[in-house]
Amino acid sequence: MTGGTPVAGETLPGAGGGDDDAADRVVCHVDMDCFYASCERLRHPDLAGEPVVVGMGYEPGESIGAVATASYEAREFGVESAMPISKALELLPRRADADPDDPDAPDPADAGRYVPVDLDFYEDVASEVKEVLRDCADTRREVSIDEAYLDVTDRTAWTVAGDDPADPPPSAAAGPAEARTLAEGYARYVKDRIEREAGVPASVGVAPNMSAAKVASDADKPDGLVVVPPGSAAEFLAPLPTADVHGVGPVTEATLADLGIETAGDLAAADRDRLADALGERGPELSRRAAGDDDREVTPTGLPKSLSRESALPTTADGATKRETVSALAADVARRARERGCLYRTIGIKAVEPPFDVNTRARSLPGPVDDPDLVEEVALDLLAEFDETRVRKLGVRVSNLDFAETDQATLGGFDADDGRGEGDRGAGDDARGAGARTTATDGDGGKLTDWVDGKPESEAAEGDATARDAERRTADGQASLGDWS
DNA sequence: TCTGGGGTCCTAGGACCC
DNA sequence: TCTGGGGTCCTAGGACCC
Repeated sequence: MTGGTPVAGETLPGAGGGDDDAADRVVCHVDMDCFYASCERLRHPDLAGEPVVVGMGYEPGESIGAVATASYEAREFGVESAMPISKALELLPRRADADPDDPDAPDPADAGRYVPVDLDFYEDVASEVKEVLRDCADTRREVSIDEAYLDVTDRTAWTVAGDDPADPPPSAAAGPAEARTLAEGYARYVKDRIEREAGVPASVGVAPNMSAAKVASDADKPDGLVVVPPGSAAEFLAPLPTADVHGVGPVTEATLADLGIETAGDLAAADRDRLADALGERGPELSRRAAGDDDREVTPTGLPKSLSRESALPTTADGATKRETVSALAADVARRARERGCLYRTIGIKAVEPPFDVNTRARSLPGPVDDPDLVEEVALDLLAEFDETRVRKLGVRVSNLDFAETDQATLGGFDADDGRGEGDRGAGDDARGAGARTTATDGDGGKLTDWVDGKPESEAAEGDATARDAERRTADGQASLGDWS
């Protein structure tokens, strides 16, 4: 390397973002505006323009539960997501309480409409949104019920509308640029179609990568459309507070503030070794994101990694109450796993002590199972450690999920009725009732042996070893359990 | 403002194996 | 032998997201 041009590797670090070498992908982030509240307005048009609060665990007339979604009108009153309903009611009285004859009652004009969550309905609306997205992009990542990334590189381009395609777009500023790109037009098309066909509003961010698109969709909510052309991501992000960077929560924000890092620009410019010291591997990654540098591909959402149910309860140390709760949660998790046709190999519980100390315990089995009785049995066994503990919340979780096993059961010549195909059984399950369920479970109980014996001989020995391992672990666990109590 | 429910990913330590 | 080092699995906890 004598003379001549500098090697790329020598000039790139710190030379300003990598979003300009990513072959100019076009990524849209679609983020529905206060989705649950919008869904409620869809079926109750009289809620339009009103402060709407959708509460989970909320029942009409009560003040229990938490805010799942607040409409923008309700947010004006300070109502926020995750806020206890009781607190929300202080900030924004319920419309029903606004009695015009009561001189102390709130002004109806300053009162809100409170409705309980109806997830089934929201999922119906979401599937209509998804239909539009499917039509608009081949590569999609659906992140949650109300949010998705689209890679639309093959549907549009960063070229300026009506201009010479060879001409690069302006990299001036975010927001509707003066010279509009084809990408902006396409994003507008997606946004309009969602509103027209699903009936609910969305905000859309368009950028050359996922993290910039994510921030862009958030930048002008509600009903926003923000475009961040290639090369302008760093400039767009720089003035924003670090908390606006995806992945920076309250803890990281405080850690960064201690380092004198307040904005995305600071974060982008910060020494990455120093960030790694303070935050681990996440630090440098967040810095790259803040610099507009993110080369992750938009990949479809995969199968779930775990399934869980949890529920809050009035703080109690009562053993029977705790066991009943855990049994019910276990049954629910097991049912959902079966519905989805997945086996699980790890069963765990969560016990939250006041004020908010989270304890988790888990135990792995030798092989994947679909066995509701076993979920309950293991969950209760794990709960025994917390016999004396006051808890405010309990949860049950299955993980180490295995979706492939269902097919293998059929392919591998297991008994047709060995219970593995339950996910496909559908509604018949309920109709068969508890007796049938128990029978199926007994079948499952024997499956573990089938699982080991059913392996090809070369793997059977390995399976045995695994089973022994698990037995030993179980024994250990029980020994410790004795120590604790 | 004492905090609902369903997830994901990461880290760290211990056990165990080679 | 004690002296590793590497790899994997498991558990527990933490931070974050919607």
